[in-house]
Amino acid sequence: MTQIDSIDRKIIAELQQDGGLSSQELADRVGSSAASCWRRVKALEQAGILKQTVRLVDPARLGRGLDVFCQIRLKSQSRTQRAAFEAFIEAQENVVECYSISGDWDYLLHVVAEDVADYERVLMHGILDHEVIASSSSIFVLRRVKHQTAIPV
Amino acid sequence: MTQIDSIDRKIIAELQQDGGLSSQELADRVGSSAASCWRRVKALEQAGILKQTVRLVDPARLGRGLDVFCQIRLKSQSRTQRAAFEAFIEAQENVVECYSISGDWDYLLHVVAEDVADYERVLMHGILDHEVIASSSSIFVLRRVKHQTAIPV
DNA sequence: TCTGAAACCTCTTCCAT
DNA sequence: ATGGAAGAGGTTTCAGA
Repeated sequence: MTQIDSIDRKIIAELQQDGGLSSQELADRVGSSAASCWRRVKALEQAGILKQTVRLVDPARLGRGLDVFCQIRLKSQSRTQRAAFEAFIEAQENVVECYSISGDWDYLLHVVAEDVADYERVLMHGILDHEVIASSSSIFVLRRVKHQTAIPV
Repeated sequence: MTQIDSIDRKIIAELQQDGGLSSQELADRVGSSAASCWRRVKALEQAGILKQTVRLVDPARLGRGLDVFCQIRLKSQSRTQRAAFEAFIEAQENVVECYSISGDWDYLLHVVAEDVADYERVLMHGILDHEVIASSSSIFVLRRVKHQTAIPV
């Protein structure tokens, strides 16, 4: 990939809002041709800039109305303990995001649960059962004020 | 919408992983026909369960390699101050997520920035300039361990 | 609810610019 | 690198069973 120009940026912005756009629709919006847009999208995929196309859902309608952010401290930050913890988290389907963070805690998890009772189950009998965890602190989400996947271009 | 059955669940699961699947591909994966899948998808959209299709991007490749979670406390939690803050956040393109939370802080923001210097600008000369904010605390992301948009069905 | 077929749109390549 | 044209292939939509 040579360079991202202003048309590429427009394409990325459009596709971040609506991943279902056809090359022709894209062309109309960014002021180019369908063939050109198609080539640009392929190049952006090739370059690893555009990744998957996903469908977003309403968690509440699927019985996952509760979001919780959970900070975790490990007993030891050794490479093996970290690797063990990360592999474990990867397999937990209730944990949708996991970040290694700076500060007082080692990890920040974003957990989706049905309700508080379900979260208690997921945390106490799922996550905290893991050997390497020293302690945790939960931040309960009262309301999603803003929730977008698009990043500025 | 009457009820979500097991085929609907499979459709939702597939579409959360790959929003670009055609009705035929969906049909093959969930064991149904293209026409049936097409009708089910329309019904799930109508019911507000399936929402937008979006394209995911690599933030680092677009010069937004730094994620920061920022906790905010307002001077007052009055309705007008909260509304003012939320409208302000809505307009901040660097803030991709904002949650109203329980505990010591009022809000949790997910901010994307170019680097630490850029974050300092965004925070000090963007977000914290706002009148209603009393204090903040930033959690820097060292690495994205897991980052998925799909929630379990 | 499914099958089949028609109409339509999209992807993909090629070529002249 | 771009835009137009065009064939192949896939998708939507609507009969009829």
